Amino acid sequence: MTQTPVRPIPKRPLTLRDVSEVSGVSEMTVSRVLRNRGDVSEATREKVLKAARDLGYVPNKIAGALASSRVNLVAVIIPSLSNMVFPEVMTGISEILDDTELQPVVGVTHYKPEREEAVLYEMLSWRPSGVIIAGLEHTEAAKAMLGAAGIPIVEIMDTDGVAIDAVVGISHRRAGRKMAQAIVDAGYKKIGFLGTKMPLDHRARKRFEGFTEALAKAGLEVADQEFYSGGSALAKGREMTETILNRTPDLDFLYYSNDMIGAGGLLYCLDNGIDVPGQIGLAGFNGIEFLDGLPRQLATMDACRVEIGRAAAQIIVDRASDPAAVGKEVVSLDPSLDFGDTLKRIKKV
Amino acid sequence: MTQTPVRPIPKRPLTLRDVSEVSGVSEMTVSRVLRNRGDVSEATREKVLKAARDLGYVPNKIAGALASSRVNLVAVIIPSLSNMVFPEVMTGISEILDDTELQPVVGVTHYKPEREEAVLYEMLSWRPSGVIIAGLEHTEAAKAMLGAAGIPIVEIMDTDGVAIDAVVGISHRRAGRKMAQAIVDAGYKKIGFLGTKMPLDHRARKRFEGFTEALAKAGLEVADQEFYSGGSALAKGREMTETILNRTPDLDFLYYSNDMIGAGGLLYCLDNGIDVPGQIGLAGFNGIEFLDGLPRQLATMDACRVEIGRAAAQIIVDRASDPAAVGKEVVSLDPSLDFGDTLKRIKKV
DNA sequence: AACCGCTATGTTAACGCTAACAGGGCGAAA
DNA sequence: TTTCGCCCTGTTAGCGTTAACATAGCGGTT
Repeated sequence: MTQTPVRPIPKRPLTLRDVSEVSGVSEMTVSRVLRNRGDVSEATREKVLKAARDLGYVPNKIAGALASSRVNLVAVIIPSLSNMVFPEVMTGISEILDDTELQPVVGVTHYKPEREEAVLYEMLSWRPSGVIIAGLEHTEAAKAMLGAAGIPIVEIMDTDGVAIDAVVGISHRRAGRKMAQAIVDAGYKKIGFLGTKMPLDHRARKRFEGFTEALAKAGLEVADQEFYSGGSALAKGREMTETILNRTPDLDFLYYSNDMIGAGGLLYCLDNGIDVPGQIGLAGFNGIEFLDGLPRQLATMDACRVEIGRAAAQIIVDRASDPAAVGKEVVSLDPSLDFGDTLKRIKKV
Repeated sequence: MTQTPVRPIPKRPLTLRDVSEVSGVSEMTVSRVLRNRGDVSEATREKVLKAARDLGYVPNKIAGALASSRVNLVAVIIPSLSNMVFPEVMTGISEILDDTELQPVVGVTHYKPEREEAVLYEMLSWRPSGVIIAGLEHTEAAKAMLGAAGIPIVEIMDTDGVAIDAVVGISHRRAGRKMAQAIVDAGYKKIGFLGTKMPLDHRARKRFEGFTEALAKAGLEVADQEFYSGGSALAKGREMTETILNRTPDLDFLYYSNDMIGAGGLLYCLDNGIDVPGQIGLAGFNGIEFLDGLPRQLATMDACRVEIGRAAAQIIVDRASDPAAVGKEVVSLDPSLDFGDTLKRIKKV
């Protein structure tokens, strides 16, 4: 008994026409069935669906998008996927978009402005329904493209600056100030800063600026600092902590620009019998989930990542469904400080 | 002094026609310039480029793709972005694709077969140049779609099973066996297993199968096991380790299905003064970078993630440039065992 | 001067689908 | 029975770009 193959070699890719021929109705009707649009009798609907299924037909969105000038894609442009922060933002975005027709498409810039510009150009050439892009700093050309795209643009993560359209994020300057304030209130005096070398991580820079500003207001300044780039952040955190403590042994607080290096520092201190937070206090930034498993809870500040993703996606969804929506929304979330076990909780006098 | 806006409100989106009118040549010539295809005089080229730049024109790939029936997208379908493993695979893919016209588009399935099917359908409807998809297990419908798509398909991560087209990965069964062998050789006898509850993580399952198989060959079996789902993997690793050791205190080895929970277990043991690897040996799986920063190096097995991404992307690239290429490539990488500090290195007798 | 072979540009017809409108058929109201 | 209106289905005309072919011009040959 020979088994007749259902599809005798798919030479030419399938089109609506193939389905229409098999099911004996017009292409238009097939299109209507496949999109659940317009009235189609139950009998026809089933006939068409069966034909489509039997053939293994997959609609061609390229053609569909061109004809309807509707593209259900949302461009999401972020600096990196290995930072954990961004996958979490993606989670928030997906949560919202999963309930809609819209679909996220991710582009990664590696923190390079020229890559951002290229990725953006590439994305816009697919005519997406909206753009979610990290940060407020872009090349002139990128800003021009975003401004002229005629679609909703949401800049995320950061609210310290001028937005093109909508913004969702936190004030990193304020986050830096808040942390500095807590450190000062707890009575620490000799503070070290450890961060990334990247001059293009504007948000880390802004946190640092807010931090030093608030310290200055309390008559303090950063006593020593140490920067890194590349490599395993956890291991780097260890090394940097060792380095800075050897150089300036009387530091009584270390502020890390992210939780990963902060965690490395914490492990270093514990390994070396340093009393935390008595002898030295520690704090990071981000509130990443994995801190929960450490021997001691690192003080940190939650950057509301999932929430940012959700809010940004919601703006795109709202505007996509109602083109009359005005725009220029500003959602400024408030990062909460978590003292953990590494920052003394002392009431301000 | 009023500043004249360059673009007086971009009502109707720009098309080739707009550029052609401004630059005074035909649409075809503009198209040629913008794609660097065919001979165009230097004078015309510059005129066109200037017009395009001034207008802020961004080509419409939807139309371009339809006309040329060429889409420079590669669909990448993976279970998750929060697993670290997958961002690393993405890194490998990007490394290769960045040198080409091709661009990755990511779809996430959350380990759910029906999501995978839906994501795949969605992706295929954009008629990509190739598909890179994690795993060998798919729904029947998904397999049918992949088989009929008529484009290169590379299934990645796993080589234990039947592939549709090309495969790049490691044998997880073999990886499990190899680890079991090392554990047996080191003289451990009472072995516990800790892993995810997910019945759909086929690769973890295959590792476990290989593991028990090799133990059996040595006359041993898994003495106790513990499973988890959700939550911070590091914290879960701690909890599970505590649970299993309370239940079965005389275990002398713990094999974790991934490094994150393994790291949690390691931290637990260190916190509780358990002698590692003397009293208890530990091992994980994946070789994730962040292990470098831990107080002690967890034994693990490198899953060659970046390498897998590179090889998979290379296959797509090769086939895209040479449609005559036959296909059905099988690239089976060999995971290397890293003893770290938590698995005794004892020569087999 | 007629002709060749270029190079640089233009013209035409898809690509596969959907918006918008145009009927055909049929039951209900008059 | 006629007429209106409602379902359901079909027809036509693009969407913005590119492949393929057509052609204008121009210097160099013979």
